[in-house]
Amino acid sequence: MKRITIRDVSERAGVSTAAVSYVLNGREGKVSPDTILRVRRAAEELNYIPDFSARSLANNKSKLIGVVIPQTEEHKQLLLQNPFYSELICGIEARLRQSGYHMILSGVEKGEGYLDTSMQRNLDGAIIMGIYQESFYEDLKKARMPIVLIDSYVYDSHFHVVGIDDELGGYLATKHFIDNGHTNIALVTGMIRKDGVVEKRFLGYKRALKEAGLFYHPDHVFEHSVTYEFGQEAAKLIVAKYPEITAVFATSDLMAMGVMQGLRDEGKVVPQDVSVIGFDDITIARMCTPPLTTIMQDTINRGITAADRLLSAIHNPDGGLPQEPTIMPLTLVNRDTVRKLS
Amino acid sequence: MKRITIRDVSERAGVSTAAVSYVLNGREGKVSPDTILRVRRAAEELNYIPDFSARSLANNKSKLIGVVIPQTEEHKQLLLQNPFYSELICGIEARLRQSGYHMILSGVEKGEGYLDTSMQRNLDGAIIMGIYQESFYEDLKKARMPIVLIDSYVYDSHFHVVGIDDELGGYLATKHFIDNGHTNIALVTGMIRKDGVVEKRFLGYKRALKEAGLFYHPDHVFEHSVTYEFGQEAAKLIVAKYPEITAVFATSDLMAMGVMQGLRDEGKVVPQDVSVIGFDDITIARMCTPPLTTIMQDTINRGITAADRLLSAIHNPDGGLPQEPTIMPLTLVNRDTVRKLS
DNA sequence: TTGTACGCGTTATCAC
DNA sequence: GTGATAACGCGTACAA
Repeated sequence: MKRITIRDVSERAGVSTAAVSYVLNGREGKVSPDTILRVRRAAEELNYIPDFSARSLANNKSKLIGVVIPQTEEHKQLLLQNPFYSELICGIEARLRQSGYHMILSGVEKGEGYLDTSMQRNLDGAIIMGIYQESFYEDLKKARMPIVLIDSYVYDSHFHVVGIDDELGGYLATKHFIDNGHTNIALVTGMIRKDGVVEKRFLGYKRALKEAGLFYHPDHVFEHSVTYEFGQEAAKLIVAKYPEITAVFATSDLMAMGVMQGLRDEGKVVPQDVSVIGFDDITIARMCTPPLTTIMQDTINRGITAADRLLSAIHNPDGGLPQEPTIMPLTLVNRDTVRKLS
Repeated sequence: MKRITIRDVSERAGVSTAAVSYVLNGREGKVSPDTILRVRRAAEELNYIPDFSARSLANNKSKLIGVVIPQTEEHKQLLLQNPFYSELICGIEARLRQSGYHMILSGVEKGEGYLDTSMQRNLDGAIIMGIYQESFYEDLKKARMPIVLIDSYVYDSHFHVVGIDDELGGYLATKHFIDNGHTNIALVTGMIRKDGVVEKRFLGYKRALKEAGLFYHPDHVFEHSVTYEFGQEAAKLIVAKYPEITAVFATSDLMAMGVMQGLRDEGKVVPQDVSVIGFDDITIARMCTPPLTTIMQDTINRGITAADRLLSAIHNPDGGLPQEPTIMPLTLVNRDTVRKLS
């Protein structure tokens, strides 16, 4: 059983392949109603399924979107372990599929670029999460397709950005501690890299401190990797060496959960002994014990928004360069991990 | 700046396109060493990137693998929220990319098939997770590509299967409770569907009961959806109506965590009041409080194995029909959620 | 080693 | 206004 081609359909309908192509692509202005009907029927009867490779070859449209997420350095596996990325993917995939697109999900090897993939596959667009080195973005600019950046402050006119106000998030969390009487507030965070989201959250943290007339204490910043394990370690360090700390702001929920576990391991009770605030509001944040106070961003919705913005850029190629970034809202969700100091 | 084609390379190298194709595809037996060198240089200098669409058109190989995971019914979003699927994806993606393949990740609309996608995209193979209705698999068989099923007992000679011994898993969990003196053991589970993994776990549960001379009590089976929320509900129901129950076997960690939360909501302490065992050993199982006793499967590795099996089927098209299923190992990880009744 | 037909759908051009 | 013909996109592989 060989493939049904457009030629088979045209023969069965007794018309040209051009007519078939027109009908099936909705350019019906150029075709008589009678022809339309016959083509439709023939395609139906033969169960015709077009070959996207051929289509892509003919008009450089693949209906394929590249989605890139960060990966672990050691195992080169996607950072999908962090529910934050899973949720973004959920939103993105749903919207793309709904619009007739498919998603190629992958990581990118350190030092490698994404231009090759984009050209090989004739990608119609891409959504890039995380932060990479300068050269990666330079490379990307050469790709002639719209690109949406998530979690990046590379405000280059070539890229669309769907972000949040990370600085505000950092500020809100810290402020909340301060409003509850805390003055020794630790920051547990992944690497603070230039133009990264974490840097902004860090700046918000410092702004809140300053505003309250509190000292910024570099020793109270614990900076390493965005993992549960590091959160745990940091907590142990805090208990052992910095007993003055009564509150911990973790720049991701994953780390916050590690912090809580680490505190527990050391016999501390949250929030009686130490208060904790996270960032992201991943699904399990409300599931853990006690439920985590955190900075909520509607992650799935952010994925949908990113996909929407990409799709509209694809459909309006003359829309010019990307306008200003889309900034998604942010709020503090007050659950049970912050204690009011009296 | 237009695309560099194989013709550009052939001109620069002063050879035919055929020669270029041969060299770049490693069929070097047919080409002189001198030509090889010149082609290599020309390709390098022009920074030639082949078009996979053209390649796919010419030889029906796309280097594209379809990966399907279940989705929520309401929002049609991927079930990636369940870390179990995230971990599988991590393993699959890593191995595929490493072998020069890309992954199209998607869900499938209820009632829709996957044959269309597979033909449109000229997929080289597919990995299907979850369980679907009969017609879905019938449809899939028409796709002339190797297919690996994960989490399915559709033992059809058309499909490769990478599974675990779910019945044993159910048995081990239940047996562990019994060995610790429990006799009223609830089962909290997703829908028990024919040929689904859950059915097997259910059978293992019953076998352990029977072996111990305990009654199987249909009222102690709580069957609904594989969600945290349902676990929570089930726990509340148990506390309210079935005080005799001292142990809960949840057929996924996600539900087990819901159960623990539900118990806590009702003022019960795990494991002092009620013991809990989960299934999967997702990453957060060891992170929660108390750390969850569960049936461990090495999920990432299972993803890698599935990808491996698919790739080798693709590379050995004459390997005949799939042999017997690959069964991955399984063990009970004893953490802190089971109490020994005296 | 090379020339070239082929895979399949699109679209510009031309004919009625 | 309708519809058909054919060139094109790019890489592959067979015949010569």
